[in-house]
Amino acid sequence: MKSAPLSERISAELRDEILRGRYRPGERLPSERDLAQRFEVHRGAVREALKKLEQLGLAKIEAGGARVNPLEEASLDVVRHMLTLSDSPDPRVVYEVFEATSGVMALGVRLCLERASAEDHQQISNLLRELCQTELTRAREFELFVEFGERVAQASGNTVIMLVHRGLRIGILENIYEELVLVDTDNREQLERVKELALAFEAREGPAASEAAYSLAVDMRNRMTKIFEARLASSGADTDRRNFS
Amino acid sequence: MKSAPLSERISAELRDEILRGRYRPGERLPSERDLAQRFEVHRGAVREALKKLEQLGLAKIEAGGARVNPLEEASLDVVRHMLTLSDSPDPRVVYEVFEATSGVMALGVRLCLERASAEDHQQISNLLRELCQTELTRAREFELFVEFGERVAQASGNTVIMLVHRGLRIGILENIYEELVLVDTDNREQLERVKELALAFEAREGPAASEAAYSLAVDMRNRMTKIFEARLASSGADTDRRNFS
DNA sequence: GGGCTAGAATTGGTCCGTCCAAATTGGTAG
DNA sequence: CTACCAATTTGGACGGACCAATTCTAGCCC
Repeated sequence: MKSAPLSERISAELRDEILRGRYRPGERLPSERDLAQRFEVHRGAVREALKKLEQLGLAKIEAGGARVNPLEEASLDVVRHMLTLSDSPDPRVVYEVFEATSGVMALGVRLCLERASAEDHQQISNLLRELCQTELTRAREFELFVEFGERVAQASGNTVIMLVHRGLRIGILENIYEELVLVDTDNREQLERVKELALAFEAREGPAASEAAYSLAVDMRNRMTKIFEARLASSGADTDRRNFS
Repeated sequence: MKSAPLSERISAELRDEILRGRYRPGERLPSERDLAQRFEVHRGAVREALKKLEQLGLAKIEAGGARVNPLEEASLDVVRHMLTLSDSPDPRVVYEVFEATSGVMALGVRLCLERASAEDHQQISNLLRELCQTELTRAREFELFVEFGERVAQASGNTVIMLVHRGLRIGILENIYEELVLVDTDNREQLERVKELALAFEAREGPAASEAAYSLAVDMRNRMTKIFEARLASSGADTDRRNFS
């Protein structure tokens, strides 16, 4: 596999340093010439890397020196990178991503019921019906949830909602999805919520379906976060033991 | 005022061309050398511009030629630029931005009531109380709405929601805010919704407040969109008349 | 006529060195 | 202590060169 361009690699490293708090908001980044020396590359590659950071909203590049922006001024796209700052995703970030997704799903379901074609409505109902089964593998279950989210966002007929949803799920899909499908959690509450959602969706009851989608997503938030809290706790112990070696 | 760097200007022009549909998804962009010639700049400035487009998710840069991405794969940040593609914002985009915001506000209000400190709760209640008044200037009214949105997103205690909210409102604030405050619309329904929200918020009734925030935001969506639909209709007539000159 | 292959052409990636305008820094004088 | 100025450092931009990867085209074969 071909390696990423220098600008991408440098940009990623600086981005992660910023997200880890290596620089405080307002603080100047190292100069282009210093960075070119540190990474042993031409200044042009550094400039391209900094333009990417600027576009991510993480830095402001101007004569006199580039400065770090406050995180609140960054693009939503930084979230996906916040999930990969350590060996295991930060449970707090997982929590917040799934929580934000709950709002998108609640709205999406409501709009979907107002706008979806009969065919779309049927397909989403079928997804929910399959999710009501109790013998699904964990991988299949997640597959269905991902597809459900995508179809709902799509059927909302709102490009902005689709972009928000994409910004939220891309970090989950490309960074932690594979771990999520490996871990069993108690999904009895989820099953109840899915059933409520399926019924309300079938009956085209917008507010009820929206509320059920929200509750389902909240349950998902809680359970997905617990996975990484447990991971953190166990890796903390490992790390402590290693430090004493 | 100092002008923006070349890479910013070139990036903006190419971005707008892409958003206007000048290139279809998958289609190759002009080569770096061609663009350098077209803009009469050094190839390096073009490369920096393209890196920004790549970071916006609008293009994929690789050997063999840069290609345009489908809009669905873009960053939420492109929305703000979609608002400035013509003299007057596309009412469809305005509609979708306010609609997406309705979901964020509904969720934000709910979380806010779960998490806000007594002080934050008090301040937001005060904002709502002021919004209940009938003698507000339009400018003051919008100021209060903007502040309300920011405080709710802040008090949700969720960084990801804050970033989503920021991604949605920045296009409104920097592109059409000044026009919005100039136009009177019938805000009697809004006043009713604000009162409902204020009561539910004061009483810390999460679901009721969430639903009221949603309804308020839906009303806002409808009214803000009408402003630009009217603008489009009137400018269409003007444009037609000019074409006949 | 279509498919395949090889070579040419074009593409992006990277580098070197240079110069200029804008901002910062440090020293000095009042 | 403050203001000013010169020196230094910063980002912005340029011309040109070279290389690896991809695309395109022409020729050949079935």
